[in-house]
Amino acid sequence: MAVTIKDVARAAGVSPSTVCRALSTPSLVRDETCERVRRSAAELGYSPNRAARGLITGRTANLGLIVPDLGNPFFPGVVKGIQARAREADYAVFLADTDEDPAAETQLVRTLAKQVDGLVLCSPRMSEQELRGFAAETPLVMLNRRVGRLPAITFANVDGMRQAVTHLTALGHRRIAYVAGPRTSWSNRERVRGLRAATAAAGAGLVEIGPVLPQFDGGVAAADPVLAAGVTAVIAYNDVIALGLLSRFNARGIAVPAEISVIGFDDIPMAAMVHPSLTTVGLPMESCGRAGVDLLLGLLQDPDRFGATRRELGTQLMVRGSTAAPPNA
Amino acid sequence: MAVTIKDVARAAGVSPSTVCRALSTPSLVRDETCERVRRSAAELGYSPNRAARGLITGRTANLGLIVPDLGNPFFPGVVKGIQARAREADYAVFLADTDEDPAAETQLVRTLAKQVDGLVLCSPRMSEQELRGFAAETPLVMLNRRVGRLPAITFANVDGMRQAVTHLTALGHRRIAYVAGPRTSWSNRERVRGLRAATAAAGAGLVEIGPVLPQFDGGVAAADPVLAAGVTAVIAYNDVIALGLLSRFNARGIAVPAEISVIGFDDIPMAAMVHPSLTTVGLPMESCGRAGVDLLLGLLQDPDRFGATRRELGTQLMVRGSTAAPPNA
DNA sequence: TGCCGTTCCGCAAACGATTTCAGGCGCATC
DNA sequence: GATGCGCCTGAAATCGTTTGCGGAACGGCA
Repeated sequence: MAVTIKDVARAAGVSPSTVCRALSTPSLVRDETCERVRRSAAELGYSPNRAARGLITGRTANLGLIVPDLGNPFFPGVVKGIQARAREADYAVFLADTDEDPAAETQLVRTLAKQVDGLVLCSPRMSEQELRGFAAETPLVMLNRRVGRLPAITFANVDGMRQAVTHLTALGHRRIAYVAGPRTSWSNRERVRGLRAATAAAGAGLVEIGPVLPQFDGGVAAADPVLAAGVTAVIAYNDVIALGLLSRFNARGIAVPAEISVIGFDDIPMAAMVHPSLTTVGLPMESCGRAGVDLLLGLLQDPDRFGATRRELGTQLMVRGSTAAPPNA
Repeated sequence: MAVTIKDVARAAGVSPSTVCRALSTPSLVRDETCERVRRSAAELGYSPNRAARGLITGRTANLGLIVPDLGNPFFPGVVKGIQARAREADYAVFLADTDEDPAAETQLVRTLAKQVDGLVLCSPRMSEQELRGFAAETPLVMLNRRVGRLPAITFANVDGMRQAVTHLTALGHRRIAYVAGPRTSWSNRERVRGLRAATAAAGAGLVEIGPVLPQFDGGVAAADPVLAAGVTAVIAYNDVIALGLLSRFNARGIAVPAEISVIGFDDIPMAAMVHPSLTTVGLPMESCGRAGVDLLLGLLQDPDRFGATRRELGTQLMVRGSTAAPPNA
């Protein structure tokens, strides 16, 4: 069916070994022969069988990518970054979506691990213990979560919160609500930490609401408690929750930002498209994906590398239409 | 490193051939032996090397999935459906994002084709000719596009438009605008076709605007021409454009649906979250993905199958807050 | 006892590449 | 003219499976 190395060898009048060398280690073969082989290969449209190669070299040139939920607008950006960088490095990418199920996640890691050279785990939901176990037997990098010294790319959540709080206090806000994401979420814990530090430093009051599901409905549900808390501004765990807040405020006739300011986190595409547009802490999602692949590729080259195996990516506050000075200022 | 079939064979005191048979064709081996092999395999944590198996069987148990842009909210749903169905059938999925570039698309098809048993092409952007060429040498199904008799899953675009127009005319609208997507898009052509038929049948006027890019900004740009056209309702090529329309209408102080009704297409998650919520023609995106994999798997079983190789999935009008009777009705 | 048919299992040859090893050849050196 | 060395090439082993073929054991039947 497909054209093999033997076909090329026959066409070029050399042995399969020579074809292999001409194509992968040209320095080992006479220029003239090399040229002849290349031409035959091109004519026949030969390309090596990756499975066969992988069998002997032990490298598959495949990466595995596991995400909790592609429907969450945070992930497509990350996935695109991973895709792009992997393709540049001639790696193909297996994708698996766990539907937010930690059990499915461990299952998928197990099955994927055997078909790839390394894994990228986006915001893994499984336990630290499991994560450490897998990391011990497979090259792996985490995105958006940090566990001990395991390789990971994260965002500067703490500084992001500092930026958000600084923006609000500069506008004159003194009392801020936070709509929390899942307690089990690493990034939620980090954001809470940053938020507490920043509000304390600024001498501003903080009311924590939730946790709620990190979805639109979670924001809708949190809106009334936020209003009842008597704050002039609210920061949401992520943009999707913030959109839910905006929607409910709108439905109740509460003007944003005139009566209350709203800040999200992530900067998903929709954040700029709603009205009022959403002020939010922007995360470089595509860079995160690329950085993750870079790190993984480095790890594959020398598994016990001395270089950095963790990186924190900076955040940037996107000031838009949902924040303003508090009403009685 | 990893445990191979030989290790299991040694542990169970049989030959590798017997191990293989015990695990894949138990009927060929004595029950007692079979049991012993299974136990050894389980103890050692053996799982067959897929690359080695693929080498000899010719099956990789991998599928390739190519999408134009994961950032487009239409695709994640489809991808999730594909994922889920593929996993059920024990197939792993390679994902590639072409960034809307037809050249990248053909390139990716070429490279992926050799590592998979079959390909799923989401809304392929390449030419019919190329598509036919690839289909001739690789099992492949298209999603959201139809080319001749090639295997494809599509949506009932024409009927979807009929539903939308019926809804509007029933409300009393007599003059409708359509904001067109890319002229090269198969689904845009289908939707236009359905729209013309439906408006003609209902005796309603139709104003075609665009084409615009199928993005938020495209909708923003189309909003003013729509208003200038003197219509009481507008149907957009897709939801993202419709959201752009809503945004611009809002900015210009045009009330929706009081002054103008808006209908989208796709029913992306955001459609239900904006205010007013968007009336739209809903497409079963996840089913589409699943149906695509089902079709592909069938094709792999018997390549010259007599059964249907094309399916059209029904659409459903989601009536929400962006449509109402025209102002002077 | 001899023959045949089952049933079960091992040997060995694939699959398509990579890589080690060894050999042929030409050339310079002593 | 023998020796040694480089350069280039081919033969063969290897990776981990699957599978066709044949042999051994065993029971049934004449």
